[in-house]
Formats: sequence, structure tokens, C-alpha cells
Amino acid sequence: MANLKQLAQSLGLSITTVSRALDGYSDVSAATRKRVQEAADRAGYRPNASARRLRKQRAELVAVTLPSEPGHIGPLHFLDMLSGCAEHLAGAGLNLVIAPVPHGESELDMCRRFVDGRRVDAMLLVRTKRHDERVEFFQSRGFPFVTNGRTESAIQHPFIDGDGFSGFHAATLRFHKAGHRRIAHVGGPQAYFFAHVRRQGWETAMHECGLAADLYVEQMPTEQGGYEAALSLLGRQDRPTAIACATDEMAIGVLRALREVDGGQGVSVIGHDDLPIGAFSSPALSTMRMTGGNLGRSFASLLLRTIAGEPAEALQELHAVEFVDRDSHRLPPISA
Amino acid sequence: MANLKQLAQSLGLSITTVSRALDGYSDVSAATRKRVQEAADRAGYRPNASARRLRKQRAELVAVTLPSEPGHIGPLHFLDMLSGCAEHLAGAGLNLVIAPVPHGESELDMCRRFVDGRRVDAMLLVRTKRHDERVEFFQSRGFPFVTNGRTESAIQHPFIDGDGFSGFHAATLRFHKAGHRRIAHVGGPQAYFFAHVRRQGWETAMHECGLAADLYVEQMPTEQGGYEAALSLLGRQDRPTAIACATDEMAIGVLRALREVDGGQGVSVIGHDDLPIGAFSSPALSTMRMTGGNLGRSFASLLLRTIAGEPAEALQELHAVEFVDRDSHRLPPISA
DNA sequence: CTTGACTCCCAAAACGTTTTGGATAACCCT
DNA sequence: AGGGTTATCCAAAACGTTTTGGGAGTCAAG
Repeated sequence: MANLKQLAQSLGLSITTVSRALDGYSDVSAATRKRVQEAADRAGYRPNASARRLRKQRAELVAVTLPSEPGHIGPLHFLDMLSGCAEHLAGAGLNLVIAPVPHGESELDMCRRFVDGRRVDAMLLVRTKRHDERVEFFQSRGFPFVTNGRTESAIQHPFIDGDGFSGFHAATLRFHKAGHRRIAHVGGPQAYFFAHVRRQGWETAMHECGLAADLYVEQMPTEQGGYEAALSLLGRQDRPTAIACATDEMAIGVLRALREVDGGQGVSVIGHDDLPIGAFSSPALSTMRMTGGNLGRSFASLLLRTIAGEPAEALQELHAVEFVDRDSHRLPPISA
Repeated sequence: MANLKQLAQSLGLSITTVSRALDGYSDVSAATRKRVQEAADRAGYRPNASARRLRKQRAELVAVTLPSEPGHIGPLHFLDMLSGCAEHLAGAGLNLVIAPVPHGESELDMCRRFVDGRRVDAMLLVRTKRHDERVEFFQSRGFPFVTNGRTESAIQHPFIDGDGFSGFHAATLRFHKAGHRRIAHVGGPQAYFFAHVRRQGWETAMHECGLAADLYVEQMPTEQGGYEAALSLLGRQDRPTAIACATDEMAIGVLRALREVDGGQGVSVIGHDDLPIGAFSSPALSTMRMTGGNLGRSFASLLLRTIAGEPAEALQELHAVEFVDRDSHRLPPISA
């Protein structure tokens, strides 16, 4: 409602003193501070955000770009993380703006607008690619950012990621130990770092088991993508008995295909991300998830420390992946 | 990178002229405008957002509060809508900030911070309650806002909503026509307007059919809530043959319960919202969804018109609901 | 030659805050 | 009394933009 000038006037004090009283500086007497505090509370005074931002040269804002295909907003587990992140950032006075990439515009242009217009203090990147032009852009500008997912950038940058390689490596070995020999991988677009590394985990494990890594289909990381991938795999004569899926969404689609195809019910499946919905699929989806507790909080913390100028090397978190065992992974191999 | 002053200096022009040239005012010569444009492009100039915001007294920001229970971020179909909304708002120079309610804080306090600190130009409300204190607050402040969902507020306000009453009324009648007599409703917390009105639609239809509306369970609007509700319904001796669920999430949980309980496979189910995941459940989930095309765009438009000061009465959209028929609704009633 | 209209440009104010660099008064110590 | 310290306070600058209210200069009409 009121601003500093009015508040100062009504108190017979200078703007400076009122401002400093509210900010808790030591050069205003306890009595005055109390008087100011009370008047401010009474008036419901809150500093004008735009004015403070201009003066402090900080936008108090962080943006995240959202890869939004219509009807299928960014991967669900991101959103969950974002919500937690936004909550913790708010504690530090930062708000999170979501920036879906407009239909006609390039994601890079959008980043440029945010950076050059000083609209935000930092950016948050999801769905990183192995070679990511957004990362390059921010690095060339010296602009603070944190990614969810690694890249192959030559220059270090802050990130949080799960160890997808080990996860899919372990999952494949486990399938092998359970007697599976024809273990397939339904992968996402290999330009994405996470998709690439998960596939590598599967591939490496297959080779270690002396198996050919040829039961591979690449698809969009959606239910539909998983569905189509599974149909294609089930059409082969060397049909898999187990399928490791790059994401839970894909796994859900795979499960549907398995239900529809004769004999598909015997195929074991594992996904990745631990979407809540997985507990309710048929059969209940076994999956993996990043360890490390509250991801949103870690992300917020990394963001704040990046803004504060800590070096990238100190801001890289690679978390182990753990199994979430439900039903879909433990179907015995039908034929060997 | 550069600011207006530097740009002006390098061109030998005044700040005023450069600013007006870039804003396309008519009182700067074509030649000068071109020269300025080119210099600005070359320098990658973008006006400092904070400065413009302060001067124009507009935050260029819109916030949406997110009811975030950990691990289960706001209803999925909201997020999809939000993404579309953010995209269209961006076209008008507004960014969307998401504001999950922090653990300790009340949602109302959060709204107060946004309004009193002039952090945003308008607010977007989801999950409205029949009697919604957030709505009252904004109305008392005369602050622009749009809700997703109606309320029972005495004062009109802008909203977008689906006609849940008619949807559940029609769904119930359809179940009746298919021979069902024991038609249950799995509802959400009745304090929410959407939950209340959907239940009323079911109840009214039941009465019209001369049936008692007593197969009712209320639960949290999540998969888990639906699961528990279904278990409770299936435990009764007058077990339902059809279940209308307030949300798709609940319906997914109901489907899981039906798969687990003997004889549950014969029970018909319908949900509401048309989540993408529904096409991949077992059986594929029949559901309903709001008509009216791109919801996000409508929302953005309503928001902009609200900010522009159009009266609330002109900014209320009630959309019909249409069926999305898949498999789960057409299981014949096992016993009559 | 004056007047008015028109074109192109600009100095200065304003937005509301934070921060700089003192100013004033009071007090203590010698 | 003078010098030094401390405790309070404040005027003014600064952040970078947009907008207000003209100021020159040119040109055509009177």
C-alpha cells in the first residue's frame, strides 16, 4: 500500500532511517527501530519489488525452460522437483518462473531474452543434451546456471544428475542373473545425455554377460513412444524376455503393449524415475530413482551457490540410483 | 550488455530519442530510427527489465499458487494448462512464476506477499474452494485474478471452469441406461468446488433414476485416495457395478483396486480430466474433459483482459464436458 | 516579415528503493 | 577545553528506463 516516503513522512523520519531500521542496521536506535517496525506492520508495508530489484541489480528471479510438447508437459518428475526447488528458492527471496518454449521461437532465443534483459539471476536447465547449445551460451556469457543432467561440455558446469549408467548396468545384470538372456533396451533420443548414458549402461552390461546388445529400440520418451517400441520388439522372432526402459513413461507404454500382445504378459520390465503412477500400473511398475533425498532442495541450494559465485567444480552432484522393486521386473523368463 | 545511456552516447543521440526510436514512436525520423535499431541489434541491447518495471509500475509477472503435497505436485492437467498459459502470456511480455505453498506458511500469507510487494500484476488460482479465502482477499484488495474453477463467492470474479455437474450427471445416466443400478461415486474433498459439483451431478442423476445415492466415498484426489475408496466400496455387500470418479488420478487408483479384488474386473469406471496416462491404464480409462480447445490460451487471455480492467461478468467461461470413451466404462453390469 | 504548423530531437523528472558519505550531538578522557 | 569516540540520523546519488513538456529548426501560408 504505502511506500517508504509516506512511511517516513508519517513518522517524521528520513527515508534512509526507515529503510535501515527495517533492514536491521545497527545505526538506528532500538526505540526508533521499534517505532518504525510497528508503523510498517500497521501499514502493511512491503518494499516495492521492482524498485529494490533495480537498485540491487538483482532480478530475484530464476527461470527454467520447459520443453513443452502440447498435451505432454515436461517430464513429470521434473515438475515435482521444480515445485520443491521453487519452495526453497522462495525462502531465499527468489521466485521461479517457468518458461515453456513458444511454438515458433527457439529455446536459445528465449534464453537470450532472459539473460540480456537481466530478467533473471540464474537459469535452470532440464533435459540436457550431450552437446547442449544452451550450456554453451550461458558459459560464453558467464551467466549462472545449473542443469539437471550432465553434458559433454569441455568446460565444467554445476549439475545434479543420477548415475544412469550404473542404474541400467545393474538392472541389466540383475535381469541376467534372474535367467534372462534376451534383454532389450527401450531408449530415448540419444542426443539427450540421460538417454545416451542409460543405453551405455545396458550395452556395457550386455557385453560383460557375453550377450549381443541388439535388442534396442529408440523412441520418444513418452508413453506412446514406449508403446510403439514394445510393439516393434515383440514383433521380432528373438523377442525379449525383459525390457529396461529409459523412463517410466516409456515403461507404462511398454506395459500396455505387453498386455495387448499374446505372451507379452510374461515379459519383465523396469523403468526409471519412480513416477507415483507406477505403483498403480498393471503390473505395478518396478523402477529406479535417484537417491539423495529432497532433489528440489539440493537444486535450490546449488542455484544459490552458483549465483554466489562458487566454482562449478564444487557444485556437481552425481547421485547413485536405487531400485524400487514392485512387480513388473520379477516375471520369470518364459523361454531361454 | 549495454544500457540506454551507452547506446545513446555511442550514437551521439539523447537517451530519450534512442528509447523512443526503439519503441517505435512517430517523432523520430525514419533514418534515425533505423540507425538506432541497427546499433541496438549490434549491441544485443535489451531494456533492463527491472528498470522498465519500476518506471511502468507493472511487474510483468503473473503468479500461480501451487498446492504442492510432496511427491505429488498439483493436479497434472493443471500443469499442462499452465504451460500453455505461460507460453501465451510470454507473447504479451508477461512471465509466469510458480509459487508452491511453503511448508510452514499459509497460502494467504503468500498471496499477501505477492500483492503488497507488487511482485506481480495478477494472480492465477487453481483448486478453488466453495468458500475461498484467497478469492476474498484479492477482492478486498481489488487485485486482478482469475481462477480455474468456480467459487460460491457473492461477488463475481473471472474464472474458467468445466461443467462438472452436467458431466457427472450425464455419465451417471449413461451408466443407468447401460443397465447399471448400483452406481458409485468416488468424490474429492467437498470443500473444493469441483468436487462438490461433480458429486451433485451424480446425486441428482441417481435421484432422477429413482436410485439412492448412497454408494459414495470421499477421499483425497490422488491415485492412493481412489485406491482406498474402491477397496472400501468393494467391501460392501451392495458392491457397485459402476464407479464415477471425480478425477482421473482417483480412477487410476480405483482400477488398481479392481484388478486386485475378485470380481472387480467387471466393474465399469469413468474418470475426469483426460490425463494422457489414462490411455495406457488397464483397462484403458474412459474419462471426460473440458471442451473449448486450448485451455492455456483462454486462461492467458482472461488474465490479460482482467489486468486491462474488464469487468468480471464478461470474463467467466463455463465449458461443456465431453466424454472420452475408451474401455473402462463399457463393462456390462455383472449382476442386476 | 510574421505566424502557425510540423518535424525532429532532448533535458529533466519520475518510479521506490538501497547505499554512500557525511553531519550533528553527546559523551568520555586527559 | 580540546580531541576522540560513539550513537543516531539524514541528504543525495544511484539503479535504467519511460514520459513529460518543451526547444530548435524548417517550411508554407498570410
